[in-house]
Amino acid sequence: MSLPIPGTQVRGSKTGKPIMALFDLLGRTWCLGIIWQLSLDNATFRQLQARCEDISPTLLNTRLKELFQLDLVQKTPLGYGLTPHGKALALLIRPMAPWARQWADNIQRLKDNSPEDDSHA
Amino acid sequence: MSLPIPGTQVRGSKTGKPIMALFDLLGRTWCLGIIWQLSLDNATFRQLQARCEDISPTLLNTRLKELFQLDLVQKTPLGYGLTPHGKALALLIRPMAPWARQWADNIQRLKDNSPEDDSHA
DNA sequence: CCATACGCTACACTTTCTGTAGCAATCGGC
DNA sequence: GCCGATTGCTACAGAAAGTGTAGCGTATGG
Repeated sequence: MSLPIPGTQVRGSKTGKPIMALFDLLGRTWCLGIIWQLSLDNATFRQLQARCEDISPTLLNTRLKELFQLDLVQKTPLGYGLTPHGKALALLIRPMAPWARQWADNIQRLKDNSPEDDSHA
Repeated sequence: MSLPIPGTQVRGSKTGKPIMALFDLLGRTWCLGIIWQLSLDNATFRQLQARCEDISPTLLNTRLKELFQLDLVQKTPLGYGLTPHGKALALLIRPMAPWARQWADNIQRLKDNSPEDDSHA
């Protein structure tokens, strides 16, 4: 997969608008999860692999390379970590956690109120 | 692909932590782009297809169904639009645009300072 | 009615992701 | 120095997800 470099053609934008390049990047499997985990704590390759429950090493390495090339992840003596840019992005992602909890509650409530599941006997 | 329903197993979390369910969802091709476009303006199926430059109708329909089932997108007389939940999520996504612009500038600067490209003759 | 536009599906093809195995390199411990 | 354990990472085959084009059935307007 080619890197979604702002300014070049990316998914959603032939001219590579930065927001579209970002969406292309974040829209790749595991990308958000990796940034999230690294925002919690630096990690070595195998630690990260373990924290991301089921990620394959192949893909983890691919993503790390991409994030590295786009200056969001760096290697440190303590393993992989976010760059200043990466940390700034993580700050934007963080508020999604409380939102997600509310959302989850609401979906649960919707399901409870419309019990159109298998048990309609 | 199965819906990333919070509380069920999703990518990154066997117990389905809401934030992981969200990452699973947003990590799917075009998902962020669709939410972004709908946050700008409601749109019919074909309008949305056109605005998302190269999305295939197959996938657009798949994503819309997913977003609909997860209560982020609804059908209106004016075409597809975001639900209140969807709008709240869009508000969290919006600040990514200015961040992305800065990021793009910085990547450009990095490239300019290390001209390790083909023209090293 | 006939042309047009719509929402959407079918389906064959391509690209991406997974999962397991395992290699080369490093790190103690002895 | 040598040995087992761990690390970062790659290979590769199979599975899954996404693409792209054609086109169906319905609604709308002339």
